[in-house]
Amino acid sequence: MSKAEILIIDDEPQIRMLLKINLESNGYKVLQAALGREGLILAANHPPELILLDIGLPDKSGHEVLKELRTWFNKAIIIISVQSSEADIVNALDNGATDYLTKPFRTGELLARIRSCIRRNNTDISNNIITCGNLEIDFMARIAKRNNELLKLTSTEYNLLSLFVKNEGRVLTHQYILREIWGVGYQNETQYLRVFVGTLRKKIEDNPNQPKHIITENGVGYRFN
Amino acid sequence: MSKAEILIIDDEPQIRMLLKINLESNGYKVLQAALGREGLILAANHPPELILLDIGLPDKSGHEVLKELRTWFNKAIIIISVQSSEADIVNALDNGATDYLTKPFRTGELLARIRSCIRRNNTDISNNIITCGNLEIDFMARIAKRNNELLKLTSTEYNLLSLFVKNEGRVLTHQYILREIWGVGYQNETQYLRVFVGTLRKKIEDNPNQPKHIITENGVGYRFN
DNA sequence: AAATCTTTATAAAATCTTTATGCTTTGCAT
DNA sequence: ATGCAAAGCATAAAGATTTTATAAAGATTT
Repeated sequence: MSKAEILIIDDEPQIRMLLKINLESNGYKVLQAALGREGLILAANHPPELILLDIGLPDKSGHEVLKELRTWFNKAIIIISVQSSEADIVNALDNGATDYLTKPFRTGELLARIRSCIRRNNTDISNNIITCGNLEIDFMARIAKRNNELLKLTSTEYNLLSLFVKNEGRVLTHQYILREIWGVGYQNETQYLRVFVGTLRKKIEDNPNQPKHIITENGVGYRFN
Repeated sequence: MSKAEILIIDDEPQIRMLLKINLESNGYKVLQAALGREGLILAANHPPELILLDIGLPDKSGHEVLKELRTWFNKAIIIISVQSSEADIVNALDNGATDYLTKPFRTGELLARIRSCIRRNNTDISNNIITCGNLEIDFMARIAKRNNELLKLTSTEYNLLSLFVKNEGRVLTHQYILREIWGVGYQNETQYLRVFVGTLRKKIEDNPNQPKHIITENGVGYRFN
């Protein structure tokens, strides 16, 4: 099934390895970057569900990376740092960090905070299971059901459906959807979106030729009902 | 409750007196200026809630005063002009006048327009949902409803309706609308506008032959109610 | 090797633009 | 005031253009 993706941006290989092992054994998919620049590119090309960012990076200060990410990335970013000065923490949180951990940390605590952040990614929804007609989505489990049967969705399809469901009744522009799912660099790849909307419709609509859930708003985008 | 202040800029003393008496007896506080320059200074020192500006001054300075005011003053400006100067009126509206009245005018109508303008000054434009009678527009969701039913509008139709609703009660010239919706190159394509007003009326009016929402202002443009 | 993602091509649908025609309003002469 | 010509307006419909849906082939990842 599709896994939530976590991007680690940290220059210390040991830390990355430790995190990777722990996260993967807890059902996450892990992406890694040793440098800030590398991390920014990775995130832009494939936005993860959550980012773990080391603030003490050699090439760019973590604060700069954080600021740059926050110009478009609005999911959770957890800061990891050796410094525990209050000014640093306040600075990071002011710049949009979701949470802050100081090294060394216990993996149990990290995992709990990650779960909490991912839950909070879906905060605009009262609980983490949402039902739309014959569809049901469990955001924590990353599972979608149709007429109580598990849907077999690829990771991208799930992300797309999840974005639609979170914004039910609202018109989402092509650009917005592409930025959220594929990343800032893909804002003009409208054709991707058409293909995926097509496959998603085949899986969730009773009659894909006359979609009742994913409505086309010509020249603008799509709207989910 | 403090009185709303209205600034009159008109060179004819009789008109000023007539306006002053009528406005004050209706609870407004009145400021007066006989010359454009004088009016600009008064407005700058003590911005009123609304300005009544005579555009047909002998030296044509009214247009200059309007332009200058609009560089910083964004509350209502009602133009007063003699009946014969339609070009003047269109020019004024293109330059940001809120409404216009032709001399001689009925004081009842003037007072009604003033109330409407002041009400509009105070409605929060950042409000995301605007309701106009049986119509409702949700700017965040980018949807429009009529009698609580979703309207199927093309992108241009939505943009047009949206422009009308944002400027309820205000006369919009053909040129202005075309510039806002189609862009500067289309300012003279009045026929486009007629076609689209036609389709929009079919979708939002109870009786498209006797439109109650989109009113034709002959020779000038349209007004939305 | 299988699943998934990206690209390309093409037909269908929706929308926009243009043209044509008849109707309404306005200004002017009587 | 009344009627006529001219300008402005509304509407339908045809033609042009843009946008969308879908299949399917190639590329990449797992």
